[in-house]
Order: sequence, then C-alpha cells, then structure tokens
Amino acid sequence: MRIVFMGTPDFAAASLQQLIRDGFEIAGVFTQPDKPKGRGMELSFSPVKELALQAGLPVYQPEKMRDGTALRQIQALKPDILVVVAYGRILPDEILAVPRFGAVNVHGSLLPKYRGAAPIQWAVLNGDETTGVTTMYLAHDMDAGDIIFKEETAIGEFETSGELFDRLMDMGAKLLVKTLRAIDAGTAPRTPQDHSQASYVKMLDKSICPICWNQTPRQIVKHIAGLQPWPVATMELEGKTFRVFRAAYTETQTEAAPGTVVSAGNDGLEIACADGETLRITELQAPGKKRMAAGDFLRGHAVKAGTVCS
RNA sequence: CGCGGGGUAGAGCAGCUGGUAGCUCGUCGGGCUCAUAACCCGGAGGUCGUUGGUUCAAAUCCUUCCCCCGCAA
Repeated sequence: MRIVFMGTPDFAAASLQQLIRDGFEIAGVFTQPDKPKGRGMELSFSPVKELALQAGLPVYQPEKMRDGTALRQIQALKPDILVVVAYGRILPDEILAVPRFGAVNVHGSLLPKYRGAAPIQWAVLNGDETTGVTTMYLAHDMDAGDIIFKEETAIGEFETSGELFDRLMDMGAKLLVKTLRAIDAGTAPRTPQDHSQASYVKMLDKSICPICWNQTPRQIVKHIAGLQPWPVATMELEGKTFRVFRAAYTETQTEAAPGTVVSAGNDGLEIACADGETLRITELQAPGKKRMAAGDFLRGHAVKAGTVCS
C-alpha cells in the first residue's frame, strides 16, 4: 500500500515516525512551507520535514493547494491512500479523490465531539474526565468524515494539554497503524458520525489567558492546565502580568473576595476563589523572568496578604 | 541584522548618577520553649555570565562572545 503522508507539527511527526518504523511504504511527504520562526526569525523546518529528510523520504511543500501543483504532485506519486495528520491545509476534493482508498485522518478527540483546531486543549479546559483519538476518512466538511476507530483515555486531574498532547500523539500513531492495516485487509469499519452531536472548538489565543477568580478551584486548575504549554494562564498582580503554571488545591475557607491574596509564603500564593474556597499558586513567571516556584518568587518580592489580583 | 527584558552566595532579589557587595529564604552551630515551618544569637558560602578597554579605583561606564526569557511569527 503506497502512502502519501501529509502533516506538519509534532503531532503529525509522531504518526509518520510510527509508519516509518513499522515499514509502511511511503511514497512522499507533504508539509507546510518553511517559515521564519523564533527569536532572530530564522528559517526552520517543520517537525515532519525534519523527520522525512532524516528518513530519506521525498518532501513536497506546495505553497497553495488549489493551483493544481499539489494535485499533479500527488497524482504522480500514485498513492493508494492519503494519510493526513494536522497538515494545516484544507484539501480540495480533487485531491481526496486521487487514491483508491481515499484519505484518512487522525484527530485528537472522540468525534463528533470537538471538531476543529484545538480539541485536546478544550477537553482539558472544559474539565472533561476523558477524551481520546479518532481515525476517520476525510470528507468535504472539516472533521465530519466517517469514523474508522476510536480509542478513549482518562484525563489526569492536573494533566496539562501538553502532556495529554504527547499521550494522544502516541495513541493516535498506533491507532493509525491499526487503521491502515484494517483498510489494507478490507476489514476497516466505516461508521458515519452523528452530526447532531457535533461540537466545534476554536483555536486558542491569548484573549482567554486571564484567570477568572470568580470560578471554582477546579475550574481554575483546568484553566491553568489546559493553557499549557501555550498560551499559558495569566493573572494580574500589583500591575504586572504573571504567567501561572501550576496550582494546588487547599482545604482553606475564606471570607475574602475572589482574587484576594489570602496568604503568601514558601509554599506559594494562596488566593480566594468562588464560594469561599482558595487555590494555591505554586509555580509562576514574572515578566522578564523565567518560570519558578511561587515560593522562590516570593523570596525576592514580598506580596502582602490582602493584595487583590485580577 | 524583527522588537524587548535578564544573567550578583544553594534559591529569589537589591545595589548599577563608580570606591573590592547587601536583603529574604535555605544551610551549619548555639540559645529559648512542652513543642514548632516560631523566636533570639552567631558562622559558612559570591572570580558580581565571558572578553578586552576607560579609570588611582568597576558589580556599577564602553566593547566581544555565551546563555536564559517575553513579544512577534
């Protein structure tokens, strides 16, 4: 089975890595064009490109999907199937129609829930107990194709999006292999999604970073975990914006209004939340500094109890 | 050359209109206490990221390089 792989970030690279390791025949790899990144704006390759080059696979980086170039490149590779994982481009129907088995995709949620750009992060942000990965056939509408396999997993109480991302990335890669083998063997199931149950999630941006102290400790913990490693939860304290990385539950009750600093010491910054409960911030980052334990920060910057943050 | 912040005792910071370094925590020793993450006394611990320069004298001014961080992508 000749495969053409299309993907860009780490999540996709994990699947490609698995396919290479398991000896699948990969005719070509498509990934997003190189872009300047990071400090200094140096040109960098996508994780998928790095891996493909290392494995000696031909790499294609068409700028546009709809000018015919990509279509011709794919036709020339004569694939039996297209494997698309977080490629970052919407593929025209003509391209999906090229391989005899069509195109399959790995998605980081239990579809039809969380179609769209940031399913893993939203599962954490919403405080879901479980999530998972789904493999499906690519259809015209985004993430709406027929489902092949799903695999579920529990989300840890303090698990960050980044940590969950890593786990789902591996689960997805293994599920992809299972999916391709089943398709090859003609035994792959094909279950249409229940579109009435579909939900969509938008990409994260910095506007949702600020912590709302008028929430329960658990909601805030999930907010902090869900926004890691990017874009990271924030809080305003004494006019400065701090990034918040970790928090712990307390058993304290307080009369103080939400957002009030109840105590500040070596084990962190305890702040009032909704319903008289409190949350202890244990790891943060001040502007211009690197992330550190809240207790470490407080050694150099005294914060008085009663200070109110927003 | 995309913009900006920073590298000072184990940790976090102050000092930076030049005169060989200070604070909080930790650590070690002693004291107090029924007791303590408390309190008191005392000690150890720093080539002030690196290179060169200016100066009688630099952590403090200028310069080289390295590393870290935020924005932007």
